[in-house]
Formats: sequence, C-alpha cells, structure tokens
Amino acid sequence: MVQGRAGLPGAPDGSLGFRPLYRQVRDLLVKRIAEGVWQAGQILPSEPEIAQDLGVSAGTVRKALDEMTAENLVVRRQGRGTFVATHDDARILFQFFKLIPDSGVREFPESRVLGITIVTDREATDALGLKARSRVVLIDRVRSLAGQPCVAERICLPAAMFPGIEGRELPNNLYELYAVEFGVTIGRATERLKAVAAGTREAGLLEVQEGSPLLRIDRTAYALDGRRAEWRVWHCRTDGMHYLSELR
Amino acid sequence: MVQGRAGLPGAPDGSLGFRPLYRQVRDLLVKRIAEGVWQAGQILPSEPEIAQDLGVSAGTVRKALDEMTAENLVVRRQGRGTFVATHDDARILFQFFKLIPDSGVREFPESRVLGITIVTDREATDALGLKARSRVVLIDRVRSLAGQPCVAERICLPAAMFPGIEGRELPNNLYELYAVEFGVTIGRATERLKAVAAGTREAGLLEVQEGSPLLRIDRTAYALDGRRAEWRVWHCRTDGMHYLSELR
DNA sequence: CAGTGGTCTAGACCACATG
DNA sequence: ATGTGGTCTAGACCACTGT
Repeated sequence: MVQGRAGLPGAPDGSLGFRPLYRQVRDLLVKRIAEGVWQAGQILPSEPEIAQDLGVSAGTVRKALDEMTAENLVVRRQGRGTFVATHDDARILFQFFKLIPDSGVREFPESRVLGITIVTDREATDALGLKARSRVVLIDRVRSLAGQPCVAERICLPAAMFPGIEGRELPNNLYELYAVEFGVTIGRATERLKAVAAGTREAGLLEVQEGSPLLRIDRTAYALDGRRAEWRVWHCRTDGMHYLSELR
Repeated sequence: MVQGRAGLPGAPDGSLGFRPLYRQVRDLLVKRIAEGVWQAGQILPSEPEIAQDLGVSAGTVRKALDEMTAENLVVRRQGRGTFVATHDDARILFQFFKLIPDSGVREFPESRVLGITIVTDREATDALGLKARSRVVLIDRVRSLAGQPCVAERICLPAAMFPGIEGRELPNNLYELYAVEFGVTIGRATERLKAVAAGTREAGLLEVQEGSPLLRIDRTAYALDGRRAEWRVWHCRTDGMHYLSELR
C-alpha cells in the first residue's frame, strides 16, 4: 500500500531508518489536506473507509489521526466524524494568540491597516528563506483591545505565494484568508521574544513615550508542507496584558 | 481493579462523566511516582507486569504510559524499560529554560546566590496559594551566560514544603534538588512575560542602565500532585538572547 | 435505528538492548 | 537467548449524534 511492505508491519527504508506504517498514513493524509483534497471544515472519510482504501487496519488509521489531532490539524467529534481543522477565531485565539489581558479573559483584538506595499527587503527574504531579490508583501497594522492600541504589527509574505493579496480587503483573522483564498494552511509557528525600547514610530502608534519598554515578538509561521509562509514582527505594550507560555 | 467495573470496559462515575480505564491507570501510576514508590531515574515494572498487577490488558497500560511520556513524566527506552523522568540538566534546558542565545546554541547559565531569607510576604503567599501569614523562603540569585550577567532571579517557596532548604548549598539545577531531597517533583509550569523598565536594583545586577527594557518572566511551577510548589520572577537582559516559544 | 468515533482486549511479530 | 518497548492487526463493545 503505502510503502514497500509485504504482509510485514513497518517498512525498512533500504537499510537505515524505519518508518512506521501509521506515520506513513499520517503523512499521506496531511499531504491530501495540504493539496486541498479535503478542505478546511470538511469531513474526512470514516476510519474504516480510510483503512480499507489504504489497505491497513483501522487501528493504524486511528493512530495516524490521533497524531493529527494532537497537532491541531484535524478535529474529531464522537458520533459525527473527523473534520479538517479550520482557522476560526477560537483556534487562533488559543493556538496563535498568546497575549492575554492580566484579567485572564481572552479577547480577539481589532485591526486597523496602515498600509500594504510590495518590496524587495533583505531582512524579510532572509527570514522567509527566499532568494534575496524575491518580492515580499508588507502589511502594517495596529491592533487594539478595548479601544486601546496594544500591538504594532508588520507582516511579511512571499508575494508569489499570495498573488493579489495586496488588493484585498484584509480581515482581522488572516490565517483563515490564507487557507480559503490562497490554499496556504498555517500549521505551526515559532516565536522569539525580546524586550526593546520603543522607537519613534512605535511610540506614536501605541501612545507611549519613546524609549518605553515594549515586548518584541518575532514569529515565523510554517505551511503544512513545511515552507515558511509568513514572518511577522510585533511591538506590544504589556501594561495590563502579558504573554502566556505553558511549559510541560 | 481500579474503579467500579465488572468485566465491562470504561467505568461510569455514578451517573455523570466517564473515566476511561487507561486514565485511571495513568492517575494511579502518577500517584505512585508522586508518593515516591518509584523514584526519579528508577525503572518501572514492565508493561505486562503492570497489566497483570492491575488486572487490565497490556494495551491499556501502554496507552496510560503513552500519555505519561507525552507529559514528560516518564521516559521509555526500547529494549530496556520505562523509567521515571529525572530533572537532569538536559531536560531542564529543553523543557524549563526557554531563554536562548541568538546564536541558537543552548547553554546552562551559572548561578550566584545573593541571599536566602524566610519571610511572610503577601505577594508570594498569594502567588503560591498559601494562607496570608505562611512562611515563605526567598532566594535571590544572579545568573550568567559566558560570564555575562543576564538574569536577576527571585524564587519563592512554601517553607513548609522545603524544610531546612535555607541552610543548604544550592545547586544550579534546583528542580533536581526539590525532587531528590524534598520529594517534590515539578511536573509543569506556566510563565507570564512582560517588558518592563529596569529598576535600580536590576540595573546594578545586570550591568545595564536604569530604565533599560528588560524581559520580566513570572513563573508558577506545579508539583505532580497539582500543588503550587514554586513561584519565581526573572528580570532578563535580551540583548544577544531571546525567549523561544513554539506554537503548534 | 444506523453510523461515527472511543475504549478495551488478545495476540503476533519487529526492533533494540543486554547478557 | 531473553526480555523490553514498538508496531500492527482483528474484533467486541461503549458512547454519542443524527435520522
């Protein structure tokens, strides 16, 4: 079925390494989602169906889907089925938005777009792993919670991956737009945090004094196929809010 | 065996809720580790042994151990056995130490103790969920990477949980000390991050100007039984290093 | 009721470590 | 050779959701 196997469990890769069947199944299912065979919010075939299609046991499919559930790629609902995860506001809020009011009540921040431009920028192409003269879309926004500006945001995208995005109306929740309109599904991201002094620009946007301490968050987001799809830099006020990180 | 069951899988809790067998097994095994029946680094009985002891199938024990592996409570080594996780430097470095040099090479920071005192402090007792007049151990340290002071650290512990710790020589890696000497195993923690201006004290310790931006990290750490066991506050320089957070 | 995911079991075999 | 965890399978039954 998936890879060299003949009644034997597990498949040897030539001589070194070893690729469990359930992982091969996982990779194949992820590939199908990445390719849009099953789109965000749609239901997958049932476990027995997938198992029969691929010629493996139901238990193996289950283990593959267990992993995908843990990765937030898929959502399972008992009695109903297994669905491709969407980037709805609730998911964004919990998975990709770690800035929380000190009160603890999570809230989705409003966005005001300051400008969209297409440029060639060495820092951005480096961060995105593109060739030095590739074109990059720059989006500047200010985000507010309860009317209070709290984040100055700059987003950099590979222009080739998001053709025509510069002419669009931008929603608050960009990851849903990436998935639905451009077929780019963000699966994971890494963030690097530093404390910096506010420059003139950020100070003005966030209504703080120049030199005030700000939290700088530098995020690289990866598409399902592993390509870097977005680089964004935030400058955040952290009076009255904080960044939450769980260690386990 | 574990809870009301009579040849039936899964056990109803009276009428509401449902507690899978493998979770009951997990909880029981965690309890035994928390009680010191099996100590850090020691080997657990093999899967078939545990299964027979508890009167469940090997598959159920396996699923319980899978969860515990995901929670970093246990380490499995093929061909050798399953071991209680230790708080060795490598684990601390990856699970509990998110401050990374910009170069990317993780390193364990040195520590210099500035003082240990026992006090009653309202802020600390609140953070630890203790009665307002409980005694708390305060430990102040400065931590350095490559000779450069980078973190001013204050650690608050419930005195009742760590009797006599104030008279001890403190190692760099405290979580191992907590586990080995006081039977308190840290299982998880949450961190809250803010950007703040350096006060006089931190500025002096970290060799920066007063008012410089610092990363303030506020960590609450939980023991295996769920009790809050430690509260620590860091003030960090983030020139040349950053806090790494993985979103997935 | 039928169909889905969730749990539990039993057994076979593979991969790895140790003696 | 033995014992450990790791993978894969097959089948039974439970719990939930919809018709």
